[in-house]
Amino acid sequence: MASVPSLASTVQQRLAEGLSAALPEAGSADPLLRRSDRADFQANGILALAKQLKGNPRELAAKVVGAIPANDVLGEIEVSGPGFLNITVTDAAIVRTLAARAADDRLGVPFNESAGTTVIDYAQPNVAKEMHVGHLRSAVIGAAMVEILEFTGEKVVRRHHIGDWGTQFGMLIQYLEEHPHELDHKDAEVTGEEAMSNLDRLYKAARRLFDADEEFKTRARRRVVDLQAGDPGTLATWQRFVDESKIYFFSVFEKLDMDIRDEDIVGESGYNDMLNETCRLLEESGVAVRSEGALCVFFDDIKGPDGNPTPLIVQKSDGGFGYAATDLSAIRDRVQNLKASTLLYVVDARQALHFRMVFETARRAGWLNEDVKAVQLAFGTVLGKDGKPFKTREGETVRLVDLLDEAIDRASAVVREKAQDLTEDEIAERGAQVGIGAVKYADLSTSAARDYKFDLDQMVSLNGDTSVYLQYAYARIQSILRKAGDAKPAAHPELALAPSERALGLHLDAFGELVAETAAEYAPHKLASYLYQLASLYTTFYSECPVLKADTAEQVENRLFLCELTARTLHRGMALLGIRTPERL
RNA sequence: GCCCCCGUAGCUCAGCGGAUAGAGCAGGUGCCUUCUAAGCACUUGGCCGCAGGUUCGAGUCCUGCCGGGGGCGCCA
Repeated sequence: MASVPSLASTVQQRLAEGLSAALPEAGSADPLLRRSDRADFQANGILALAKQLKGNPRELAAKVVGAIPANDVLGEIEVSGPGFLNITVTDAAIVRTLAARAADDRLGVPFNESAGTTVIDYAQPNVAKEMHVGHLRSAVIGAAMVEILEFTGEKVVRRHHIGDWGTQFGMLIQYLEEHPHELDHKDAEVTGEEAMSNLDRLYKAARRLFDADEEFKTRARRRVVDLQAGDPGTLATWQRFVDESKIYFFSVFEKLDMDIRDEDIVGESGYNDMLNETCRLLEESGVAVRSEGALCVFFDDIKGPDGNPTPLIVQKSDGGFGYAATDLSAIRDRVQNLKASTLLYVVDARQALHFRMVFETARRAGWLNEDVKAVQLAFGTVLGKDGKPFKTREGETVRLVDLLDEAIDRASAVVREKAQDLTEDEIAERGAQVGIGAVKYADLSTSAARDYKFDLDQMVSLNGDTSVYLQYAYARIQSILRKAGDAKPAAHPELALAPSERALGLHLDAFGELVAETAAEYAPHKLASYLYQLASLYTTFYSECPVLKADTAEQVENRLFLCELTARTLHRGMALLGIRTPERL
């Protein structure tokens, strides 16, 4: 249960010591250690230092090298180019460090010492509405961030801010009141598919009536008032919509292999009781002012096309509350009741301006400060292969379930084709794991901010940089481990390593730092990229270094050890991304 | 008009101020009597949108321009 310092951090430490010994006037300068293709690591810091101290970089570099005492980690250090240090670590140091990782359940990855509480807002479907691709990104990226942050020791509170409030419910509720059996179920068991089709049918019927019948429209509008006033009967009917929708949500999230808990679903309605007070606090403190009848917050640098300032509207001129009031109330709840130190919003980039205004308002009101930060993990729009917004040929939004089913079907077909000794049940299970994994990986392997081209053909081609490459590497390792017989994985630091073994080992050692970076930057694609590289280094090792047929028993054990640690790292990393690692493929 | 994101190989994308800019796909050439070929090795392909600037050093930082996308009072 001990965290293991990486070789990079050990080398960094040695260099820093050498640096301050050789050049006390430099103080605690950073050696700027990086991975290198010319050696294991390179240090770039001396060049900048030479400029600062007006010295010759190569001479200074040599002086630093001379000041580093002999130790068993550093192999060679040579001065190169204009004043870089090229550093090679010993094979023994690599294997010893990895052995220490293997001994730890967490692979030696330390907890973040400044961990706090993050409230993460992600996976926000709307009640009584079909989920589409747009909901996919928030869910997939958010779920990955939950796992990644928790792994670093952060306390994470999940919030699914579902769209369960608003004027559209007046129409739905009124219709259901007038047709009370529209949501009745034939059986006790209701599938998500049924629930959604019930809701969809009801929504369309209500919409039709609303558009055609003026009297219904009036009754529907009155329902909105009743709802907001908390009329018990109206609330009970509203609750039926929420419950029916949850049946659907849970079925979709289950298909996504995603663990969504009921207690984490706190929709817009959950902040209803706070709205008046939020507005009162803002108005009394002068953060918000009345303008054209609405309660507004203004910003110097935010203007509309006409040059006039664009406000954040907290309360509409008719007295109703906009979503800004809900978002601000949610901030108060998350900071004051949930004791958040970070608020993370996994939300579409098109809402960036809204959240900028909301965050700034919360700062002015004192709800956010140096100790509590708010961050939008903004993601780009989902586009089709043609670069246009993702739609069916008929121009309709694509249902998320259809997309997922398609991915699972195609993956299952490939699994079946390649299956060696899999049963039908196993094929179905692997098909889902591969198909859903492919969809998630495609989303997680590019940086979130940019628009994202959704190309099912590419992700389910199952070639190259797709999730199955990682899953396949994992399955191949498991196959070796199964066939190992009496040979057990064991580290042998006394053995010399082949180049592909060193490369694999050094990469394995960097896992913790990579996770920390991923967490700090809210950039899951960095983890995806690390894992792809890990799998790639492994397959190179796999083809160059026979494991079970290695020359000596010690080498067999040492290579089994590398295999096992790679498998554990892959498994851990993929789990952080929400992707399964089947034992066989 | 202002603000945000993006511009890197034919396509989809990585790239922390460091040396010769990397993957995958697509194209070409090899490799399954050897632990899973969903793989491996080699290979073709780049004025990193343009122009200035900062720096010992710029795809990376700053400024301006060009091109694409998005946003900008009572929808979320």
